[in-house]
Amino acid sequence: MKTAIWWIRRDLRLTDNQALYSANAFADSILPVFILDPRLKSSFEAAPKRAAFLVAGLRNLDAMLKKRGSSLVVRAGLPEEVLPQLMLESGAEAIFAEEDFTPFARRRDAAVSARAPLTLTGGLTVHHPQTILKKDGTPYTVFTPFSKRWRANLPARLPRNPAPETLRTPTLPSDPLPPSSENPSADFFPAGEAEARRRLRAFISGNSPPVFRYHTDRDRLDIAGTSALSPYFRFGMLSAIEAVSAAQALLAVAPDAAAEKGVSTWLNELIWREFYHAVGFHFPHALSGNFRQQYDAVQWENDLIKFEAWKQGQTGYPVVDAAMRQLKATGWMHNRARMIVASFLVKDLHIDWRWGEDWFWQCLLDGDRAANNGGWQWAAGTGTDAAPYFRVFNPVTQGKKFDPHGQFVRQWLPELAHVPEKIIHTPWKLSPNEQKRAGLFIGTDYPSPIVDHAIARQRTLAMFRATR
DNA sequence: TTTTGAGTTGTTCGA
DNA sequence: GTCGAACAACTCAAA
Repeated sequence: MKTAIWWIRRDLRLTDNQALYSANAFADSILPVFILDPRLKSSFEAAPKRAAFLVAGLRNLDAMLKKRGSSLVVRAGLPEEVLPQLMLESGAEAIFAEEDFTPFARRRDAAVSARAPLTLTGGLTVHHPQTILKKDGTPYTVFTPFSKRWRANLPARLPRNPAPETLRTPTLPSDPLPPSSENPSADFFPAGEAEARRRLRAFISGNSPPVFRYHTDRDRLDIAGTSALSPYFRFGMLSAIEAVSAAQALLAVAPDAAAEKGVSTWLNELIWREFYHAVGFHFPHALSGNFRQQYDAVQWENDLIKFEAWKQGQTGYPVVDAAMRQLKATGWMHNRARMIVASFLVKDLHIDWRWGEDWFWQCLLDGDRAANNGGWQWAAGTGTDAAPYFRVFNPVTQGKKFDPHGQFVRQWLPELAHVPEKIIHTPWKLSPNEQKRAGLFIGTDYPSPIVDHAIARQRTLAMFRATR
């Protein structure tokens, strides 16, 4: 009887899992392994919500495995030591894992490969970064041509791998998972493949699914217009192939041009995810600094008091504060809100985008090196395919446009509950009488704006201009 | 090699 | 109130 190890990293699913599928094709018996790598301990501690989400996902995966006659084996240690040891214990002849593209993951996997027969499979993305290249063989740095090539390379039908119905697993001792203490995000994002699929269905199924309105609704902070699937993609509780296959199928049946536009826009977002993975793969230096090095010369102000106000949602700009409090409470933030708060940190507070990247890294359930970095560099104007530096979001205009009734603001800023709709995005304009009626005092119950947007914007233009 | 067209998501100002 | 230009050139990708 042949045994193979399925080394689980960020592919916590049974469906469309190429590593599991390959292991199952190779062997009669599968050992599903998760390794608690001590080098990730500090990252684990810095991001407790994401860590709890991962642990909950592993428990969920273990339960699914048990239904199929298997179970998860957890071991603490360095993978290049743990895996050879497990091969000895189980008699496994091969290791299969889903390829990950971060510099850390690549170093780790190379170290394992040097000591054990590791086979890496696809699955993190639909297209491997090496397969989406320009005609001259070099990687893309602009999204639109990347997306065209990506779509052109998409087969009419992507290969799917169903979840195995039964598994056989040798019995081996397992270390405990870290205790999942309190997990306040569980209310918002229950972990696991079944929940991910339920959400995908809710987003794409029925006569008039949200995805058909995605093109317009996705920007609205007060409407559940996005799929909110990012934490599930982060840990592979849902495969990119399943989502893209769903988008392909919907494109074929979309009832009108608007619905088709909605689906296509959603597909584009999935391609953005792959774009940033590819950028991180081909340009790893960008993960730790400005992709465009001329911006190394920008003189950030890095005011600690302003940074703290931003983190805590106390800037005095309601849409910024609501989004930052949502992030802190739930570990997730709407995409439009991410752009607004990122623009605000960089172009209103003049704080280095890496500080913002780090805070997002600590808070986000979907925190991913490549995507987080790509998003921040886009907003800061320093990245591969960045917004021009003179594109500065106005937090009031953005609020009025994408939270027109102030519902999103009121949901996360209870102190503004009774502020009239017309003035909800500019509470500093409340007269003393209006403040009394709304039951709050600006400067006491809710801060005055910590910066003047018009002045801060002028300063940003000057700061960036100075680097040229 | 040179040329050409294009590039996620915006805001402000002045006519 | 509406509309177009300016912001600022620069780089990328492909023909």
